[in-house]
Amino acid sequence: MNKKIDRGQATRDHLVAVATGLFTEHGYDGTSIEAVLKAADVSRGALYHHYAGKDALFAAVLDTVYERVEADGVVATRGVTDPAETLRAACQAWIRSTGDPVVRQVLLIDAPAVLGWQRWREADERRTLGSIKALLRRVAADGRIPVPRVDFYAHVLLAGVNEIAMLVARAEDHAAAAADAAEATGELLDRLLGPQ
Amino acid sequence: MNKKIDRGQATRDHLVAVATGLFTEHGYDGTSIEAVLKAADVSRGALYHHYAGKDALFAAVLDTVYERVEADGVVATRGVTDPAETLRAACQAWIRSTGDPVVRQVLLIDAPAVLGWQRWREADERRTLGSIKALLRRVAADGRIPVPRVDFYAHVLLAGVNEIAMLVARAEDHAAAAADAAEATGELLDRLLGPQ
DNA sequence: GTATCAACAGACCGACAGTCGGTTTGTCAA
DNA sequence: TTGACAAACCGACTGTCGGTCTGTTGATAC
Repeated sequence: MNKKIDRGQATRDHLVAVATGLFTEHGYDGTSIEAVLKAADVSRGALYHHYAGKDALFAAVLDTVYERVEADGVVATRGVTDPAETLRAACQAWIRSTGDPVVRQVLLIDAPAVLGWQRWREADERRTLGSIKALLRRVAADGRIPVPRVDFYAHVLLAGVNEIAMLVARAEDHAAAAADAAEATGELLDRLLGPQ
Repeated sequence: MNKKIDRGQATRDHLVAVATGLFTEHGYDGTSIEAVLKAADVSRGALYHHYAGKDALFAAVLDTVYERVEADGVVATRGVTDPAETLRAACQAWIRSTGDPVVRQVLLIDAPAVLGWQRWREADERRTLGSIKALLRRVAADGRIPVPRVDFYAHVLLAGVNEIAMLVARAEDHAAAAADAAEATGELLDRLLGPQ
C-alpha cells in the first residue's frame, strides 16, 4: 500500500501546484476546472476522486498558502521575546509576504468570497488571528491595553495590516512602499498599544 | 419621449430592487440571472437591454447600497463641526449601517470579489474613503497625526471599522455588540488620533 | 491466482450566463 | 393621420462549466 498512496499524494500535490498558479493568475472564477485538468494533464475522474469540488481544491490551495505565510512569520519572530516587538516583527513579515501575488489573490481576495466571510474568518482564527490574540493577551497583561478589548484589537489590527499589505502590493514602487508601510505599521502599533 | 424613458427607468429600478434582495439572501454566485428574471417577471432580453451582464447589474445594486449608507452618514454627522467628533459619529453610523444584511453581503463580502480588489477600492475611494481622508486632513492640521500619514490612517481606519462592523453583524446579541463596538471604536479613535 | 480497492478515465448531464434575430410600442416630423 | 425610427422587450438558442456516473487499470493482501 505504498506505491498507490504515493501516487495519490503526488497527484494531489501536482493538482494543488497547478491550481495555485491558475487561481493566482486568473482568480477563482476565472479559472475553470477544465483549465486545471488540461494544465495538470489529469483526468476529470482523478480530480474529483481527490477533491469533492472546485471549492475543495481551492481550500487545499489556500492551506498551502497559509502554511507558507505562517512559516515566514515564524522565521521573522524567531528569538524575539517581547510581545510588542514580536507583534511588530510579525506584522512586518506579513506585509512582506503579500509581495507574493499568490497571497494577495488567493488569501486576501478570493478566500473571503469563496469560503464565505464566516468560514474564512474561522480559518483565519485558527491561523493568524489566533497568534495575534495570544500576543495581545501578553501585551494586555502589561497593562498597555484593556484585557476585555484583546479580541477587538486583534481584529482591528489584522484587518488594518491586511489593508496596508494590499496597499503596498498595489504601489508602483514596491520596495519604497514596503519600507514606508513597515515604518508606518510600527507607529500604528505604538499608538494602538499605548504607552509602554 | 417620456412614457418610454419612464418605463425603462421603472424596469431598471424594479430589477435592482429584486436583485438586491436575491443577492443579499443567496450571494452573488448563488443568485442566477434566471432567478432574477423570474422574481422580477422580466424577460432575458429586457434585462440584457439595460445591463451589460450580471456584474453590471451587481454594480447597479452596489450603487444604491452605497447611496443608502452615505445618506445615513450624512444624517449622523449633521451639525457636528469638530473633525474628530465627526469621524466618531460617522464610524458609529457605519457600524449601525452594517446591521443591514444587504450592506454586509453586497458591500462587504461580494463587492471585493466581484469587482476585484482594485475596482472595489476605487469605488470605495470615491465614497467612504474620500470622506475619511478629508476629515483626517483636518485632524492632521490640528497636529494630532502627521500629514503624510493621512492616507495610511484613512485606510487602516476604514478597514478596521469594516472589520468591527462585520464582528457586530455576526454577534448573537446584536444590540449589545453594537453598543460595545461603538464604545470600543471611540477608544480606538482616541488612540489612533493621539492626544488632542 | 484471485479478490479487493484506491486511482484513474472520459462520456455525459443539467444549469447557467450571455447572444441574436425578431416584435411591440411610444414619439415625432411631415 | 401616417410612416419612419428607436427604445424597450421577447424568448429560443448556444457555448461553457461544474459535477456525475459507469466503467477500467493496476497494486496489494491473502
